[in-house]
Amino acid sequence: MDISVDCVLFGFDGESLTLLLIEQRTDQGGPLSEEDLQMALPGDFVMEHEALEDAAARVLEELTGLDNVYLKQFHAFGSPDRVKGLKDQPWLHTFRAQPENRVITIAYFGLVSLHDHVPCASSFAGHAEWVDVGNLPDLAFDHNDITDLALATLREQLESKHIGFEMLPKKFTLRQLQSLHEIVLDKKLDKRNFRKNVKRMDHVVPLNEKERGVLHKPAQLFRFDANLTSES
Amino acid sequence: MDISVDCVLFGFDGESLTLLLIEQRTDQGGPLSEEDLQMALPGDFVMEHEALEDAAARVLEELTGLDNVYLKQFHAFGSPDRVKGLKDQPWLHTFRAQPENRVITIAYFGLVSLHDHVPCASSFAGHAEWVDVGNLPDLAFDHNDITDLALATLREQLESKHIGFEMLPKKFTLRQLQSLHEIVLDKKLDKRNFRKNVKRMDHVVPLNEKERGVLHKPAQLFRFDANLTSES
DNA sequence: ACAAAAGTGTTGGAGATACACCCATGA
DNA sequence: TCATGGGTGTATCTCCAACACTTTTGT
Repeated sequence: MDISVDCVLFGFDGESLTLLLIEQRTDQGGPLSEEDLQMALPGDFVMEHEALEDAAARVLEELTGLDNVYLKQFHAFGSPDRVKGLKDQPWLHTFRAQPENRVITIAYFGLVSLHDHVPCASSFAGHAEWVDVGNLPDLAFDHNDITDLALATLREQLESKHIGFEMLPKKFTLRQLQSLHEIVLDKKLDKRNFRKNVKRMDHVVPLNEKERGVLHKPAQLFRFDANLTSES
Repeated sequence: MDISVDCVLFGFDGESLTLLLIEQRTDQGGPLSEEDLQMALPGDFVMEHEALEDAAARVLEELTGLDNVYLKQFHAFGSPDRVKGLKDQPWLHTFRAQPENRVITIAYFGLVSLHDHVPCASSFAGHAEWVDVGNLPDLAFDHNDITDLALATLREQLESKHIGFEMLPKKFTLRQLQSLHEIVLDKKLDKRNFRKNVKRMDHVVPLNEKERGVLHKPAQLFRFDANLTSES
């Protein structure tokens, strides 16, 4: 039995919620056909003396160059036949020493901001891609199940665990925060009520600074302070 | 690397919240000393072609004889040194073919009612025991971390996921439901407000039946219907 | 009759919802 | 001056918290 980690890395750019997928090529440099190309979540085997969360962080670092990504374990997927699907055999037999082995994977979701810098977008020359979560293709193995649960978990934890800020720039506007919530929760929110609620949260602190270079009234900037989470 | 499942089985009898621990004996039938005795969570290696949840169910069935226990995966524990502790070496070297192996464990929590029948309380002649969660001893490996997270998860999900009913008899009174909540959440609740809330829940349905054989006014009985969870 | 838990309503405050207009900036 | 999003307050309603007495049964 092999152990891997898989990462569902969510990114937000102000417009849409995307996640990072990598291409599984089995063409081996030969002619590229549709069928050779399958998308999958970034993942890798856990190394012998490596903690699970270190493995997840390593996978992301190798792929995006980022090393301070918010990462959270959310489920282990271990169906005995999760790597037995027909569609996955070519890739397994190309890249795995023991393609028949059962693989149990520990899944993490990660959150990054795509506002300023677009991290990676592909460190391996076009092999990685940000895909809108509303428009995901069929993925390798059980990766569609994994992304479904990741999304459900993200939705559940967005409000209760203050994790939304991980997908915003360090200085953000209330509009950005609100559209993030609207897109993740997939419903429209009332601007005034939303702002009323935010103002009651100690951990969203206003800066003496405004947006610049926008073609409308510049917005107040805020930052997130994790230390102020309901303390005196 | 080995893969196991561990189960944190919670039981409620109307009085206290307990969990099932097994004794790890290393005395091998010789004289029994304090140090030979350590408590641990029930767990076992996952078999080659066995689904994770099947493995968890098997562990519980072997230990309690119950086979319809509510079981939910909540976390994977995989620190590289979680089975390297000094205190755990005797047991590992007695019972494990490869005691040095790293073990990654997928943890489940389970819920049972101890009202009517007390399931097991020990199928292996005194090797299993229900222990009050407020009074847990030092456990083997990282099992204290596992029980801590299990308890935190139970608390979080008690109200949101309708899982409390798994720890009550099929027909229960509002008093039983309330004390369960009070004990799990560790706070006193107002009787009238609690009942008001319950009456708003479609999935708690009153029966045409009352408690019998109690030395006070008999209470209305209710049952839980999972199908009526906010539907028309 | 007594002990023991069941059962029941009201009030005040806090948070949620719904809703429309003026403001500051860059082009 | 215009287009664009920023920023603000009030009324209503629902939900939560606090609180005490009468009822039914078994002994």
